[in-house]
Amino acid sequence: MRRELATVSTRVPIQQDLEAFRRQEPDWERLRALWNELEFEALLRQLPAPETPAISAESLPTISGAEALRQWLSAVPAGDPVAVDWVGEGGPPEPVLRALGLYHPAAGAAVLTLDAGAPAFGGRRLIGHDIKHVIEWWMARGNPPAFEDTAVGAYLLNPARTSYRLDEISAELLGEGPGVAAAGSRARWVWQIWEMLPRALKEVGLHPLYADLEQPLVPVLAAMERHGIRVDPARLADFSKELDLTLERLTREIYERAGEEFNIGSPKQMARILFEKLKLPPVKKTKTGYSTDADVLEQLALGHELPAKIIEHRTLAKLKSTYADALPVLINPVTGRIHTSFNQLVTATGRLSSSSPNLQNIPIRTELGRRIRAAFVPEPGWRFVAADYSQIELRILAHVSGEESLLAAFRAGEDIHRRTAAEVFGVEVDVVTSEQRDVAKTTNFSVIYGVTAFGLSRGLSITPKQAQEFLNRFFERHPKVKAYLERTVAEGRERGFVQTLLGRRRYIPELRSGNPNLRSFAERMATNAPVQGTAADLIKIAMVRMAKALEDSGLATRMLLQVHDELLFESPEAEVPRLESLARQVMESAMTLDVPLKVDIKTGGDWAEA
DNA sequence: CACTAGTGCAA
DNA sequence: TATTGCACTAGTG
Repeated sequence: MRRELATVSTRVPIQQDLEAFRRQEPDWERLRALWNELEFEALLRQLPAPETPAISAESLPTISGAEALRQWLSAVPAGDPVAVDWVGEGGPPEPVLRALGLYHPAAGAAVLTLDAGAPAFGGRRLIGHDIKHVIEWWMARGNPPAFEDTAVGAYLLNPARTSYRLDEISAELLGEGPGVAAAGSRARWVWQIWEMLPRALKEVGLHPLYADLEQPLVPVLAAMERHGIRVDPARLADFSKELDLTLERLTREIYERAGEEFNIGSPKQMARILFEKLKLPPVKKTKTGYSTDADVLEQLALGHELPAKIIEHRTLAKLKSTYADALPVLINPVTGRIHTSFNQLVTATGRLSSSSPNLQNIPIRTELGRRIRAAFVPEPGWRFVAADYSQIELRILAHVSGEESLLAAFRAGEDIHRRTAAEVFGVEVDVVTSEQRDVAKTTNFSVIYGVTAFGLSRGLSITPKQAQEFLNRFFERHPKVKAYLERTVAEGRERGFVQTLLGRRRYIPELRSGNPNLRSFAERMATNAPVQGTAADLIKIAMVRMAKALEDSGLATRMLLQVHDELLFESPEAEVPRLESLARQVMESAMTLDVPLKVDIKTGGDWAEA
């Protein structure tokens, strides 16, 4: 029976005046400041434009042609830099630049229109915010001028931001903006950021990292992006067709065993088939339902034919859609090559990232995956040369922790995982089994990632209890590693940040969180960031020095890619021996640690061979 | 079109 | 319930 509304008491005391609930106009400035601080990018875009930009586009003088530029520059004292802000679009190898906003306090703001040629700034330095695009545009027209990059500086001050847009950085460092502003006003922000940036960097000891490493890296990355890498579209097309044939067969076999057709690419539909229709045992859950990831499917495959087919389908579909079909589309019609973007402002640890396409995650581990890698080829008559740092993160861990057993192993040129296995299992090095070595290898990596017994148990397919016992033995045999990890977390908690060998910072305020989950996550970040970040420092030094060495040597060899611990070069056949010795010399001496650095070099007629 | 979730590739 | 990324497809609104 329905209960009458009147029988329910509605007598709730209300303190506020009804007037207090009336909708009021938001305080737009405070809202913008808050959302900016919280990095609510999507919400910020929906905000109405602020009142009036400091300088409106209409009021800015327009500079067209060399003579007008010379005149504007005549007000700028000799030797002074000029702040610029670019208007354009597109990416490597040659972005389109439509105009440059200019600013100097003595000359004011102006907009420089751009035609075919590069403008002449009379030897003055340019200051830009995320200026790599401008450098690339310039490289297509001759030698770019000297420059500074305020975005790179802002990244060093806090690498954890999700965005380094000029208006947001201005708001944070200058307390001005964000909002819509003409290029001239934006160039003024660039000038103002540059005015305070050296002091801000020096205050936290980051100025050398800017001046000696990140700033010099910008044109190196620009050149790599412009070189691009050659891909053989025929190899990818052939592979794509082969994948298609197998996928068709697998699709039929999957529908047959499922008893119906469904979208194999939909985890939701797949979960319905596996766990509702076929009543297979659910292994783990996601936020929204049952998981169907590879781990789960592998377990299910022990008891049913379908999951194995699905794994194979997933693998092939991934290779086809992400690589075989996607890469040919990205071949630049003018250069015939693929030009990735190397992002210098993305990672919280100092690593580079790569996008459009991501060339840092090209498959290598399986034979099928290597087919993709084999489609990357050098020019006829040239060779690929791949130089990678051997065990770089473990060597860095050995150095920063001072752990004797690791130091000794690396100094003696031993197999580090075999040595760890011998110590932890309490046997002689020469009787370590391959299984013991695999266990030690996984343990070594887990330590670098910020170990938990649970995580290691998953990696080794053992119980968390066994994993914990294993870790206990590891830390017994590596007491200085244990001390280093504990010291790093403790320092991070006290200071609010952790550091690499070169002083690169990562702020981790969550180290002080009362939430145990959040704090544990923060502690893993804190132990990993100095190691991963020092490796990033190291290879960046190597890149800057390699670029210089290649230029000085007069070699035609080009540096094409960086994949975290590896550099890929494209080299005329005749230059390969010289390049090998140069790369080894430069890379192994990029830092002096308490252990030797070791670089392995391979050459090949495609990237899989190299 | 913007966004999230799930998934999987690399070091 | 291991670190750092990017990108795919499906699905929602």
